[in-house]
Amino acid sequence: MSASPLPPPAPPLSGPVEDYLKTIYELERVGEPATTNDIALRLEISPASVSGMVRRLADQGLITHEPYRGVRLTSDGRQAALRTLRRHRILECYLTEVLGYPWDRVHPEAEQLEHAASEELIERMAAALGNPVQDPHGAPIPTRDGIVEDITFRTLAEVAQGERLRVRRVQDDDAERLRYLAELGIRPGALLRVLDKAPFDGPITLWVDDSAGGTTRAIGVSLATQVFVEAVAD
Amino acid sequence: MSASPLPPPAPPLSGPVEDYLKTIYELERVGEPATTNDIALRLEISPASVSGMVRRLADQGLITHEPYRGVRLTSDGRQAALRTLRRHRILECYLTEVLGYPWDRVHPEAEQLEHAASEELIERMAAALGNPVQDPHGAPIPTRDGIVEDITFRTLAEVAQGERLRVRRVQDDDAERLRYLAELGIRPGALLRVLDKAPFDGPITLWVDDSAGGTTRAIGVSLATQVFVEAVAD
DNA sequence: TCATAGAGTTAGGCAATCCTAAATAAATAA
DNA sequence: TTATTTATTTAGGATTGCCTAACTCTATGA
Repeated sequence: MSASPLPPPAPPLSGPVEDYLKTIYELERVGEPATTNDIALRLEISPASVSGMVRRLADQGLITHEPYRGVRLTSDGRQAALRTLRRHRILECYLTEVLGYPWDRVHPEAEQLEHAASEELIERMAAALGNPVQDPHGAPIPTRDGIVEDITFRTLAEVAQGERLRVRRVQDDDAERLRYLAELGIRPGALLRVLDKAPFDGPITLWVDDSAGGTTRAIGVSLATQVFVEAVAD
Repeated sequence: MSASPLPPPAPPLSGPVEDYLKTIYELERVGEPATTNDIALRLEISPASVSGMVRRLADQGLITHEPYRGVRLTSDGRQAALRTLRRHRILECYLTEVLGYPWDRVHPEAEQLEHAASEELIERMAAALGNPVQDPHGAPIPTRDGIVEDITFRTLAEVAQGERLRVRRVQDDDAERLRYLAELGIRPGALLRVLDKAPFDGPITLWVDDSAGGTTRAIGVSLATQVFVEAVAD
């Protein structure tokens, strides 16, 4: 009777650990290995605390750490990060679609619940929603097996005058910006045309399609960097 | 401009603290002040750990502690306990009624979520359910202002032969017993008649009304103590 | 090349929560 | 009443996760 060497039943990760892994995942997604300072800024904790946690995560095999260089998720770490992101995003969908949360308030609530919700709860919510593929802000929902197609879009700050665009995703972590974007009609799926782009980081003037035909709107660069778009045929 | 001395905006309590308060509330409900050992048994932690936490809870004004005597909730502590119980029980209702959880699995899930769910989430769930007044196991749900009518019923182990009874509540913390009770048709609202009660803690034979008229069932004392009933007119 | 700014790490702490072992108080039985 | 049992508390530790201050490494610009 050979005891088949099943992987030991991974102990559940703590809330803080899940938050670190999520953050590292999102930083890696954009570019280079995540640095101590980046992580500290995102999590609003001191760099020294990050150094400490980084050691523990590396000890647990969730990340690799090159001192003074940065940190990378191992495949275990990536799986854990994607499980947490799946939870988070399904929760956001559920809160929005079933419980009527406004889209600027789902993020913090999901942030808490993602660490407490069981697999069963998440899958029941997903099923109740018909297995959604993206959250209310346009972020893709990893599958249960940890598969995502996580496309990196251009931001509205990087487009050229005259372009016809579809909003694909918006940054979800600032309630006030989200409320304002909603007012402007800028949400995933919205169609835009770039009417004007003032030089020197000036305002971007947009035509935003809506049920009444459309409206002209102008937004600044700081807001524009929060909006991810892709070109659409004219 | 007199600064009105509002109570300082109570910092949120930690998960463990909420669990202690809930436990103390439930122990007090039955009888004497909760003792260290009782609390330790319920929470499955060592008595020494309870002694430590008891000091901290007393320091925070959530309980009073008479050394070697036991512990009592202050009115702050009671309010906090009732807030947690409200969360827990609304979550149980929601999981059962909206997400289709079987009644033997809602308790542990609610146990986790009660520490993470915001006031807003709980109230949205309550509203979606039409503000339920009891959970799936028959436990009353405190109002937002912390008001409950928490009646202490007799258990099925304390009834007399011939009595006609209505099940009002069942103990919610043992999944296997709950599954078995459901099989027997013993759930809040069920109508019973005590056909026989064998002496020396022997089995209790019941007639359990059901849609098909009724069935005879026999249960032992250990299970009978988990079922709370009240007499009904014949 | 070398000084230095900025990023990263180490050292030393603190609070919350748990633990075991030892000491003490209270209740019970002889 | 005293001896024993049981309950409670204290002492001393461990872990997680955060902090500040001080030190060290890396990269940059003169």
